[in-house]
Amino acid sequence: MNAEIPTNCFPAELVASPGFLLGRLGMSFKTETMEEFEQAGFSGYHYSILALLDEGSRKTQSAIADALKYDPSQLVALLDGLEERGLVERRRDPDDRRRQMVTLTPAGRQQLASFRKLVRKIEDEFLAPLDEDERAALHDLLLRIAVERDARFAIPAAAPSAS
Amino acid sequence: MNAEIPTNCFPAELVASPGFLLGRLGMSFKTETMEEFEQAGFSGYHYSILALLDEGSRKTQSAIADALKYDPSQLVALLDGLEERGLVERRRDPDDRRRQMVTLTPAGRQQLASFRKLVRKIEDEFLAPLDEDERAALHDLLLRIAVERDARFAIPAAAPSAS
DNA sequence: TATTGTTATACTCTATAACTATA
DNA sequence: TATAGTTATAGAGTATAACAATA
Repeated sequence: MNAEIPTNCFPAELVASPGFLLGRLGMSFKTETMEEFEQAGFSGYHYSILALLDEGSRKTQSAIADALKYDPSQLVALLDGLEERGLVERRRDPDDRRRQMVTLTPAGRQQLASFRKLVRKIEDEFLAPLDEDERAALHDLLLRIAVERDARFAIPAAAPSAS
Repeated sequence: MNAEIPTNCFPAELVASPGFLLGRLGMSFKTETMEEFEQAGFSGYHYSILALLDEGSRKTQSAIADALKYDPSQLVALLDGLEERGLVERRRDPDDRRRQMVTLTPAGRQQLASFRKLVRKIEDEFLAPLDEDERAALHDLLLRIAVERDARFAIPAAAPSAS
């Protein structure tokens, strides 16, 4: 029996490069996630926004754009979509009427829970070849690279209790 | 002294997800690589093509497109760029005059060497926080995921000597 | 009629710039 | 004058479809 050696495979020197694998896998993970969210009528950006709002309560749009590195004009459309479905609310800040304060509604919190389930499913399929320990190891390695490159990846070590 | 806890960090649940990190890091690695190649007047696609040609000699355009999963029409422009600079040659296959046989020129081989140096530099900076063992571990984990998803990632285990 | 390479077209995504209302 | 949010526009990148030559 002839072992299945696909004649069309990537150049060995590319496959040998962690960066190449990182780029390709990162791209396909993103693509697949996007597709799943689209089937649900949303985008992965919507999930990120809800997750952010769930952690630090009241946020202005510029704070959201800043934290997620979204373009402010892109964010407008995303929030429009969420607001139309009653998942977030926008209210003007009385102290500075230029600012919109964005908050999660109960329906938004519920949607977030369903997003979490979806993401867990996608990730679980993607990481199927790895066991628990290996997934943790992968996460650790990636996180160290990420933190080095962008401080926003730092886990906000248990916020110091306010005054 | 106040520890630098950036007020604008990603939601913890995202940072805790290997998939999220994979997506973000993969994206930024790709972006940075593209930028470096552009500064050199090329694109990362050019590198992949040269690397592929260097391994298996004669290839038709459709074989290249197939192996690298590039769109055939996209490949035309890429090869035009390489041919103009004398890095590859296109010759019609006498046996089937629809086919273009693409081969690497000596200049192309030289350019490939310089690409390799560039890629090594980029990757080295990107993986700076990890030591040799850790980089190998990362590569191993990523490769296992990649192979599971796409057979083209399989390392073409030392080709069985022809008949 | 199917396939290889090529060219032309359309579409999506993103990035930029201009506009408003507040400050 | 500067900033928050919004809207409109333009550009890059990608995917699709039509096309000519050969089989």
